[in-house]
Amino acid sequence: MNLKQLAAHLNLSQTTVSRALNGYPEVNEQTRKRVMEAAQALNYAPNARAKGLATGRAMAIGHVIPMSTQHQMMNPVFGDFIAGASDEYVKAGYDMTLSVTGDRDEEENYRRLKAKGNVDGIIVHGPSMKDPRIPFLRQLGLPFVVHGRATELDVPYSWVDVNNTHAFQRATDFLLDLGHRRIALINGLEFMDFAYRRRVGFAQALDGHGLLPDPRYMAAGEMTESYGFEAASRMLALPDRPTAMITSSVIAAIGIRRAIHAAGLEMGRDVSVITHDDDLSFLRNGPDVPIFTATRSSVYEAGRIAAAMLLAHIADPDLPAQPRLLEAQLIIGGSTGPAPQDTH
Amino acid sequence: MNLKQLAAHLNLSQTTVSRALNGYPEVNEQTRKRVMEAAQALNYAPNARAKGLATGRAMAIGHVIPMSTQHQMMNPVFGDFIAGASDEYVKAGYDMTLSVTGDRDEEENYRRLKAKGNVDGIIVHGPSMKDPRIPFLRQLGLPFVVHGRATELDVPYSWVDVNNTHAFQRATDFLLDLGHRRIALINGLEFMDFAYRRRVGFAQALDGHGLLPDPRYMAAGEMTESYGFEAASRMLALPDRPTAMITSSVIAAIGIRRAIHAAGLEMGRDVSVITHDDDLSFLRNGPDVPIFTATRSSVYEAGRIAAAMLLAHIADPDLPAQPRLLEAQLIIGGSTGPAPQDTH
DNA sequence: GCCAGATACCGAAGCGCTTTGGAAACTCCT
DNA sequence: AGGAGTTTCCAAAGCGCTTCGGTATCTGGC
Repeated sequence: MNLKQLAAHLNLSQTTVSRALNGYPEVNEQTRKRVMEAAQALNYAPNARAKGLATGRAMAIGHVIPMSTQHQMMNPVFGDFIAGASDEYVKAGYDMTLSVTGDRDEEENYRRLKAKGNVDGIIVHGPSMKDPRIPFLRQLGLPFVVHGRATELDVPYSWVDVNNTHAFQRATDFLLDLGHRRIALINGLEFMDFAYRRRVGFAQALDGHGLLPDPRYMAAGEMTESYGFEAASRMLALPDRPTAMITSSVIAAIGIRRAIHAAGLEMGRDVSVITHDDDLSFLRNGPDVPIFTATRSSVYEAGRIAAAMLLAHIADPDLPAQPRLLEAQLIIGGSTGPAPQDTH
Repeated sequence: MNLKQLAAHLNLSQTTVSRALNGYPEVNEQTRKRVMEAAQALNYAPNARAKGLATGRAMAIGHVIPMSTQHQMMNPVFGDFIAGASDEYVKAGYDMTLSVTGDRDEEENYRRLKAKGNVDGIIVHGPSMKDPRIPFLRQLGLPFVVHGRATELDVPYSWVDVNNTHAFQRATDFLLDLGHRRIALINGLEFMDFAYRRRVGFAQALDGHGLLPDPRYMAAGEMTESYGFEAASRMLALPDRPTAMITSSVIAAIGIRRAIHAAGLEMGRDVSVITHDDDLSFLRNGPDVPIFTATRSSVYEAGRIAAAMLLAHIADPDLPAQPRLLEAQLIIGGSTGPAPQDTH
């Protein structure tokens, strides 16, 4: 069933039917009603490709998710982000298309995306500190919003990000206030912007108390359970082991918890743990009482916001670049407690 | 840059340029080379919408992921499945579009997807035992492949699924052979087909040893960490607590591990645990030595297979429906051991 | 009763591509 | 040299939609 057939069926011109369906004023309300009902009854939906060709708009947003070829890992945060974004797209009648790309020939990839013309805008995931995609996309002239930031870049662009620095500074301060002095940071890969910023916040808090980060208490890696386990185990084996640990993901925190138990210690008493919590739907940090003390910020919500922002940019290309900083909430769970008396 | 401009630039007709680009034989090899080079140099890529309109093929696959409105949860398995599927799509030049749908008006959703014409086929995720989407899609005439199965449906369709029944039967047998008799099943939601089948396999193994499933040792729910924790805690508090547990996801298993520790017991000694392991990239079951004994089957691989199957169906619509059963591997980790002496 | 201005509709062009149905130009054979 | 057969190219139609530039018909004011 296409427009032509529907028009013939109604004894109207394609023009009128098209206008009726798209809410143009120059069509009689009765006619419009008749058209609408027929469309409904006959299961007519305009062909998206034809519509796109005619209007020049694809009514679709592209999400480009980098899947590093070395660390063949899909970021677990992605699903929830997508779900949030999708909510906004559905409301606005947009579709969502995904490209999972290796890290090579990214540019070529974006260029094709634009040339092929099947997206009106792009969401960029997982930016590194000096992400080359950002200046490139600016120059390409395709609207985009970044989930995260690129610290070392000094060009304007729209982004949605958690205040990672502040969150980790606050978390570290919280531990310092509890009397902890040997605090470890079990971080994500530090060329990723979020991980870099978290380390900065961590270091700032230590500095505020006249302390310096101890390299023996620092780790950076892909945030898996076993990474958390191994990093924590290594540190717990030190003669002057840390009394507290901060980590970047609940999954790593679970590995840390395992390491603490394996060392015959108890989390929250012998070793305090704070994690960042993206509030993932399948990895809730406890039902009501949180398991881990955490800096929490919903990535689902970030998805919604980023999507809404991108749609706004598409609707009005002259909109200036917008930053959007989300503050993480510090929620107190059972994984933190006062620093134990000196364990030397 | 479009075909017309490219053709003008080359002093050729659109026809010839189009043919050169698409590898038709009736064009001089030198001309083709010239065209290819110009296209490369000028960053020409055919407009996907126009191409789609002209050819009637969208060169895109739709993934419809149900996000139940009650349990607002994104299946963590999804990311890896998508990554696997994407590999195949990229090779074949297909795009991937996502729709996250609530569980209401699903049918309307599929119908629009077809009418709008921006996908050539669909992957169906998370089927229930008598999933109405399957007969509906058959009747719609849009090629599709199901990730999973619908046990109670007796119509032919293509699917890719793990042999859940066999996997759980084998896991249960393994525990029985270790001397366990009080074995718990901490399952997923049992209207989901995979969870139902796993329960069947579990029951079959018990039956093979003349045992009956004990309702006190059975739980079904959304597979989160805290669900695993709570279900396990409840069971461990029983006077005759189970000595072994089987669960459907690593995340739930982690909650179970926590419950075992919280009860002052040790996993693998006091309580054995076997989990199903989808081999998710961000949730690897230990780096080399597996943490949990598990029935393992890569969901990434399932994504590849499902995608390839769908592409084959699109290429040849007369292809008969194909089932594809993947056997899970039983891998032995540290979470299982012989049944402890009677703990009454 | 006539005309300006709404109102309600329509024809046809055009979006960028593929593809049908030729048509030149060239090769080869007799 | 003349035609059959190849090779290489092209003009134009068509995919399903939107939208520009009309054209009838109706209304109201004088």
